[in-house]
Amino acid sequence: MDLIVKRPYGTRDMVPAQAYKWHTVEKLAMETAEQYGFKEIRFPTFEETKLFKRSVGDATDVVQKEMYGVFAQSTENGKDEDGFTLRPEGTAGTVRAVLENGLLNEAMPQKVYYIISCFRHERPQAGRLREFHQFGAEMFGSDSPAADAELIAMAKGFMDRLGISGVELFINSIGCPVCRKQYHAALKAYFEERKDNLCDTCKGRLDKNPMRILDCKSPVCSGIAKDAPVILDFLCDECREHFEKLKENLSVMGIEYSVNPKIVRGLDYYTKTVFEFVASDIGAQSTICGGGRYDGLVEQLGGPKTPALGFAMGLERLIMTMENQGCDFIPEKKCDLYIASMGEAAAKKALSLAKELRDEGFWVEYDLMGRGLKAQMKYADKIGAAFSMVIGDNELENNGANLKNMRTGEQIPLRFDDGFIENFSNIVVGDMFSDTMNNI
RNA sequence: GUGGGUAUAGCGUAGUUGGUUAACGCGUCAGUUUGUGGCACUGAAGAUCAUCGGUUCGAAUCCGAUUAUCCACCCCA
Repeated sequence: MDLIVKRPYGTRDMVPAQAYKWHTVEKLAMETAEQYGFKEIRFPTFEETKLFKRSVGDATDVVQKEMYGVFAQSTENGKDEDGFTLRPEGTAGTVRAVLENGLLNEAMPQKVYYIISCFRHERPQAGRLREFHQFGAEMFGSDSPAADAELIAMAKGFMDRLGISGVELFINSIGCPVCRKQYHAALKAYFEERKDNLCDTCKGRLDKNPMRILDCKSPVCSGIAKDAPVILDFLCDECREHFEKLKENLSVMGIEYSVNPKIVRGLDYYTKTVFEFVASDIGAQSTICGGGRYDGLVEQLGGPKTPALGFAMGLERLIMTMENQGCDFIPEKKCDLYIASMGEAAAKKALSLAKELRDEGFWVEYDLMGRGLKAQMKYADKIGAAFSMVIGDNELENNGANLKNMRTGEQIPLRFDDGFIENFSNIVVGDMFSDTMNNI
């Protein structure tokens, strides 16, 4: 095929055979979020670039090299120096929208969730796309470790509902600005002594963000990092207590976790708790959920000092995991009735019957291809119609037709008179019931 | 930004040391006589073998470049 345009690199088309899987995930995400009292929030796909620089962090990779589609703002309101950017994540936009709409004046905690697409200009690979989708949740107002635990529980509960297993939860605390500063100093001193052996990127990290070196995959660096000072030893009393309480709460809820001091997160706004859920079977990009607390961000964006926290899940990675593990998706709905017709008068009858039944909420189809009876029946089978009905001269004359159960082959006479809808729906709904009973 | 791999109908693949009409499965469409799908059978449509250039009497096959795409690094969901 020689199309004049192909889809942009790193994007995916969601064809019907794939889209129904997304419906499952989206539906269960919404249901789960609502069980925990989260309400959906929607916000623009693009924001002023400044928002991401201020929140995600000027020095992060996401802002420095992955900002996708930065484009000029029209000059009408004069704030044009940074233009707009397609959102690389959801927290920044959520916080902005929550503040701008005064949601923090409502009952606390304020809990919102979203299902969005995000954009990052990276080289695509397994589990990483330039346009990808997230299910995220954010909570504002609570500084209690119970909130951290609740959020983690919700993420876990959601994955359980999807039928995903074998996902490991790692937690860590990266402290507050006060204790982190001390830790940074100690860490820097440690790496400074061993500077010559570090890889080139890590040498650069030494000044900007020494914690990143802990995360380095290079065997040499990770060897050095193994004996580096651990953040948990530097936490101030408040941060330490917060972390201890979180662990207690997780244990009470029966959620298994490992403390992993190397979890750092690449976004600047995190404080105290950070966590990741990691899958083992979807390739190198295995973090399917990441999140943490960001107690300073609301204030940093011009709002009142408000503790907050959240997580985001990668929907593509989630679905990939489900596929690998053979998890069930909610099956696609099937056509309730296919009306096959022979002759022009019968075709008209099909039209009016279909209209009546569709008004009652049924999925009804009839021939649009000018096919013969046999071909119409074949089509009915292909689309998975539960019932079919043939209308020809005889049926018109008798004012009734046989309703054929495509699964059993059974044919039931049905009249086109006043009781038509009611009789039809009794048969069809009854069959749907017995079908589900059979499956159980 | 840095590596490595791949490129043949809508999808999945075969194509032997270069040799003439590029094969197969799935899918699509139409038939297998008279008003009924699934199974089987028959047939049809559908590919300038990613593109451009080179080697050769001859290239899907060898070489080069380009493009696309995949995986990995980096980073993250």
